[in-house]
Amino acid sequence: MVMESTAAPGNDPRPGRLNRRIVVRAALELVDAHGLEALTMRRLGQSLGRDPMALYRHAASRKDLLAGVVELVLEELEVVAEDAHWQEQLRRMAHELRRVCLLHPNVVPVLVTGPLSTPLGLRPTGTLKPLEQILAVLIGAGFSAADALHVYRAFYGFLYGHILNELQELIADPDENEALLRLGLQRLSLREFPHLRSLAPELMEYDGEHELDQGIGILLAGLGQQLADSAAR
Amino acid sequence: MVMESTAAPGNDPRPGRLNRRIVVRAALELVDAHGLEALTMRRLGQSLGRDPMALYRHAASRKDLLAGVVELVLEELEVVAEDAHWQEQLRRMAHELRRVCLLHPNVVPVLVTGPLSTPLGLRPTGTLKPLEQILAVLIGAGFSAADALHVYRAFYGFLYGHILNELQELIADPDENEALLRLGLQRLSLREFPHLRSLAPELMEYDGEHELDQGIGILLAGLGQQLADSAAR
DNA sequence: ACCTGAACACCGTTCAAGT
DNA sequence: ACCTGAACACCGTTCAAGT
Repeated sequence: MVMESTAAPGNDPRPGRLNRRIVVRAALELVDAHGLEALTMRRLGQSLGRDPMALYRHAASRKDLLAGVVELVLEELEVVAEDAHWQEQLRRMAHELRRVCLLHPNVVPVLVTGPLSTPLGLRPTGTLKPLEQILAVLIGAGFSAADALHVYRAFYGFLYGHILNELQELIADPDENEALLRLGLQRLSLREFPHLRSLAPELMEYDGEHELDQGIGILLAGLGQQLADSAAR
Repeated sequence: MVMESTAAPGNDPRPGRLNRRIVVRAALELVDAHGLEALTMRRLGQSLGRDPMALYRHAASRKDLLAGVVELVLEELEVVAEDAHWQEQLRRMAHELRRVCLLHPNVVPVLVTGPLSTPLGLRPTGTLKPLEQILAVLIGAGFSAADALHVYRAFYGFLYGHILNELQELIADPDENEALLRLGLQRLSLREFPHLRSLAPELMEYDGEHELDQGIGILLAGLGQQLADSAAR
């Protein structure tokens, strides 16, 4: 592995005084620029012009640092206006999360798997903010607390899944993509993968924003319908 | 970190001859038992009674090993019968993937983020098998190739998202859970998290299987409806 | 030709020694 | 009391030296 130059270009390599915010922000920049693996205490220390050990004053561990990075990314979410129908508000929230995730694709793996097995109550407040926000919208729209929770789960489940899907289909170099795809698909045996092999043209065009919008629309319509039914019963 | 005993209990620590299958299976056992971080070349070599370097004969790298582990887990998927309605077949596939993921929760993070930015055509055939299978069901049910791909994406998106959600709510010790949850929620400020704080009782009971079934039902109904509409137009 | 294991270039984190 | 950096206990992987 090749070592990068001492500091990220355009960044003061030696800010006057360190605090958690500065450290976490530098960590995010490292991850954005060079991937999750590049985030090591040593490299981060180097990019801040400090002894790596100095970082432990502002983050308990590498894991804690990653949790901070996730929180920082979620802070970039713009709050959607409250004047629309609840379905429209949720739809906008979905697009907003998608937008932020596409800005920080390297963070997404920790964003979606990060809090695994961390009890909900103990998660950083930054990651609970979106949950509270959605609950507010739904309860404000007349849902019971229990129903709001159901809608939240289905909504966020679909949203996370879509983002993972989209990132998987996102290729660094779109020019290379077509050739690579065709080559890759041809490698597959026609007997075992007849349908997949025939899908090359369709796989080429993927409109993540549209796909997300469609899916959310279907889901919200179905959820609204189901809840209306159960209310009428 | 404490070192485990030389071999996993009940496992022959020194199989006669190594091959990829044996190596990958041992890797899966290590991950199941002790988590992803426990999968190191050195520990795996130790659990097989071999020099760690011997593993490189059967796996190109640790990453390759993890890809093999994911493939192995997906091989545990039982193929669903082909005699039901396509929606029912997809529903069963969803439950089947959920079942296997819950058997190997430690593998799920690599399962869902593993192929990130690996072009679809270059992924291991084991991970493409479920995709081909779903396409077969949908095209067999009369969908066009393009529509089948849309349904697949929405379906798998939701499915992955649900599984991640469920694993996040799954707590190791359910007895401790309630106390921890209440404690955690009380930590939150009432001003910032009024709705979340009031949801403690609802958060306690989570039926992942039912939740998945509901979500899949809504999604499939919506997808079927949408596609019927577009066919009629 | 194959296999082994020493060695390299890293890790996160602890903790004793300095100020 | 605070900060530093040497040291510990690991990593994945390369490659020269053995058989």
